[in-house]
Amino acid sequence: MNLKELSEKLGLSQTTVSRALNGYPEVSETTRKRVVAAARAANYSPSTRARSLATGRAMSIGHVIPVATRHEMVNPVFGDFIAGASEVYAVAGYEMLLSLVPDGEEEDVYRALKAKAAVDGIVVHAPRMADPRIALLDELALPFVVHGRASEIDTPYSWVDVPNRGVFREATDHLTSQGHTRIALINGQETMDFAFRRRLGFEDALADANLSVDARWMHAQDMTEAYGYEATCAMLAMSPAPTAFLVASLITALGVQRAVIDAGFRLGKDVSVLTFDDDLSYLRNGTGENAIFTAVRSSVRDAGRTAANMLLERIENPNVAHKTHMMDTQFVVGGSTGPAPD
Amino acid sequence: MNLKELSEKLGLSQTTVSRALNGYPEVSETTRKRVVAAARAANYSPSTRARSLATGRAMSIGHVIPVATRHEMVNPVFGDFIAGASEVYAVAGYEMLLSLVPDGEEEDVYRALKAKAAVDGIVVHAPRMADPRIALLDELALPFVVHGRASEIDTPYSWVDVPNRGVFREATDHLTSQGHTRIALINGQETMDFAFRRRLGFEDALADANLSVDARWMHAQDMTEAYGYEATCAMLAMSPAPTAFLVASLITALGVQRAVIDAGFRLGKDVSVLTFDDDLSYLRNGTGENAIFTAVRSSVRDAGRTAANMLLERIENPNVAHKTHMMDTQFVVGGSTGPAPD
DNA sequence: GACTCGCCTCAAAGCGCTTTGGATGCCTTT
DNA sequence: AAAGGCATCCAAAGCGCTTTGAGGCGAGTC
Repeated sequence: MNLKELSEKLGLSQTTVSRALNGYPEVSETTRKRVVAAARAANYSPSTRARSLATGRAMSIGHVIPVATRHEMVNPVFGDFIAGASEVYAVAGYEMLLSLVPDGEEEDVYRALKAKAAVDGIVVHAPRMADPRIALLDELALPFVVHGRASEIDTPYSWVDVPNRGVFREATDHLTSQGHTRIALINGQETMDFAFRRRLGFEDALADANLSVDARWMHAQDMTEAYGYEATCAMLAMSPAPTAFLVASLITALGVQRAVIDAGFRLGKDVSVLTFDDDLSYLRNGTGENAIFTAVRSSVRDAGRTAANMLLERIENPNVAHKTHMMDTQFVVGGSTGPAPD
Repeated sequence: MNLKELSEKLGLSQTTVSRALNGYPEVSETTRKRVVAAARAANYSPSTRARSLATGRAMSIGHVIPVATRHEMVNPVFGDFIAGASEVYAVAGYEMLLSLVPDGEEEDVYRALKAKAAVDGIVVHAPRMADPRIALLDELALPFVVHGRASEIDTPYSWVDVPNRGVFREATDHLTSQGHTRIALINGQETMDFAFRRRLGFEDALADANLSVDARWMHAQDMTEAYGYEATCAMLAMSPAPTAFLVASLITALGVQRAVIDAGFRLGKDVSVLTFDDDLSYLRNGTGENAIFTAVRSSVRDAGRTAANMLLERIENPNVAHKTHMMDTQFVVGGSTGPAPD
């Protein structure tokens, strides 16, 4: 069923039918009702391709997700982020166009999406240090919002982020205040901006507490479970070994936990673990006393919703000043931390 | 840059330029090279909207992902499945259109995608018992491939699946052969077809071993980590308690493991755990002796690739007989199982 | 030299929609 | 009674591409 057929069936012109369906005032209310009813009955809805060719708007948003080539890994946070964004798009009538590409190759996809006029805007995932994508998107005049920030970029841009540095500083403070002096950092890849900031926060806190930074106790890799396990095993075998571990993701923290237990230590007694928690739906850390880990939590699904809303707003008003949004975080004390052992 | 501008720049007609770029034989090789070079230089690529309006092909595939409303949960397997599918689409020049909808509401989205002519085909995720979506898609004449199967559906359709029943039977056999007689099943939601089949396999094996089915030891829920923990805690508190747990996903198995350890038992000695493993990139179970869990593994990313290929083939040839594909599985013996305690 | 045959190239139609710029008819107003 | 206003509706252009049906041109054939 297309517009022509529908309008013939109704004995009206295509113009009138189109106007009726799109809510223009030039159509009488009775006609509109008749048209809407007929459209529903015929299960008609306008072809997006034709419509967006005519309007010049794609009504779709591009999400280009990097796949960590080393581990062929898709960071699990993307699933929940996208779920949040998708809710917003559904309500606003937008579609989500998804591509997964080896990390570092996003730029070609952005260019292609622009050239093909396939999307009205883009969500930039996993920004890196001095990320060139921001300049590229500005040049392409493609509206975008960054999930995270990119250090060493001066031009303003819209972003949604977590206060990574402050949060990791506070988390480290929590450990030092419990008497821990040998604290390990199990970070994400530090080419990623968020991981870089987290390390700064960690180092800030160590400096405050007059503790020295030990490079052997700082790891930075893709945040798999196995990474947490292996890094922890290696560090627990040192002497002295760290008594506390600050971890970048809950999945990695599960690996840390496994290593701690394997080594015959008790979590929260012999060894403390504090982790960042993206509040993934299938992997809830729990709240209050039931929390598995002491953690700093921030819902990545909420971040997805926020970023999507910001982007749609920006598409509507491309020339307004950039907005930024810092997500809330919650500190949860669970059973995985305790005073440093003697 | 559009076709008109490009052809004017080259002093050729739009027809010739279009033909040159699309590889039609009516254009001399020298002209073609000139055109291709100019297109590249101008970063021209045809507007997908205009192109697909003209060709009638959307060059895009719809993935409609159910969100388990109860836990607002996106099953983590979707991330890896989609990563696999995306690789295939990228090579073939297709886009992926993603929607996340509350489970049970997929049908409206299918209808809308069809009416809007937004996609050429659909991947059906998470089929349920007697799933009405298959009949709907047949009626809509929208090519599709199902990831999984739907019991109680007679009409043929294309699918990619894992031999759930057989695999769970063998897994249970492995446990009984180790002397376990009190085996618990921590299954996914049994409205999901895969979970239903897994239960059948579990019961098959119990019957073979002359063991009775105890409803208190069979759980079926969304496969979160917390679910594994809670169900296991509850069952370990019974007397007698199960000595072995058969689990539907690695994430849930991590929860089971946590409960086992919390209760003061040793994994693989006092309590055995055997799990299905989708081989998620950030959560590798490991192979051989390094495997965390004894597990049946099947790569969901491979399943995504396979399903995508089947769908593209079907779009090319809609009237060919339906194909089906049963994924390989690997049985890995890890440290989480052992002989039943006395 | 006329004619056919390939090889290249083109103008124009059409994909399904939105939107511009009227046209029509009816009711008020002067 | 003529003019103006308003509420409805319409024809046609245009979005950027593919594709049909045809035309131009040089080489080969008789």
